[in-house]
Amino acid sequence: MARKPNALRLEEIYHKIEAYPGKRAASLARLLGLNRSEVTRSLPALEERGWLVYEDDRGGLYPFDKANSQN
Amino acid sequence: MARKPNALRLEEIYHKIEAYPGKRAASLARLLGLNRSEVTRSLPALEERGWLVYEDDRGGLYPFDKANSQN
DNA sequence: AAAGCTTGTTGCAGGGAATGCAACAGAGGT
DNA sequence: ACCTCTGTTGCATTCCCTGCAACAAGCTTT
Repeated sequence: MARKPNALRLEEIYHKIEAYPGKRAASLARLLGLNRSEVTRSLPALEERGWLVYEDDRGGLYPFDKANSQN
Repeated sequence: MARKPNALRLEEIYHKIEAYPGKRAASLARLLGLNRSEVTRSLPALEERGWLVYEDDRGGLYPFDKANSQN
C-alpha cells in the first residue's frame, strides 16, 4: 500500500496547517485524504519535532512558530 | 522491549558521531548498545534528515554540517 | 424535545518497516 | 597459517503506524 514514511506524513500535515490556519483536524484530514484520527494523533509528534501547533477553543489549528505571540 | 521511536534512535547515533568523531560504526554501536548493522543501516536515514555524515577511507565517521569543508 | 450531522477520541486488527541475530567475506595483525 | 575486527546481508521477529468502526459530546435544524 506504499505507506509513506512517518516524517513525510507529519510534514504534510504541518504544511496544511500553515496553508489553512484555523481549520480543524477533520477539515485538514479531508484535504489530505487522511483519516481524522491520523491528524489528531499526529499533533503530539509534530510538537516533538519542533513544529508547534496552537489550538484555539474551537479546535482550530494554527502554526505556532516564528515567535508569533498573537496566536 | 521498549523499542525507541526511530527518530530518537537516529538522533542518538548522530550525537554519538558528534561526541566521538572518527569512530567507526562498530565502535559507535558498542557505545550505544546497538547492533553494528543498526548503525550502518541508519546512515542513509541520517542523511535524509539532513544530518550529513562523512566517512573517511578507513570507515571513520564524522559530522558533516556547519559548512565545514575541511572534513 | 427530538433527529441529524460533525467533531475528537479510542480500541482493535493488518501490514509495512525497523530491529536483532547469525553467517559471510575481506582486511589487517600476530 | 591463524585470529580478530569490520561491514554487509538474509532471515525471522516484533514494533507501531495506519485505517476502520464505534462511541460520546456539541451544535444546528426541525
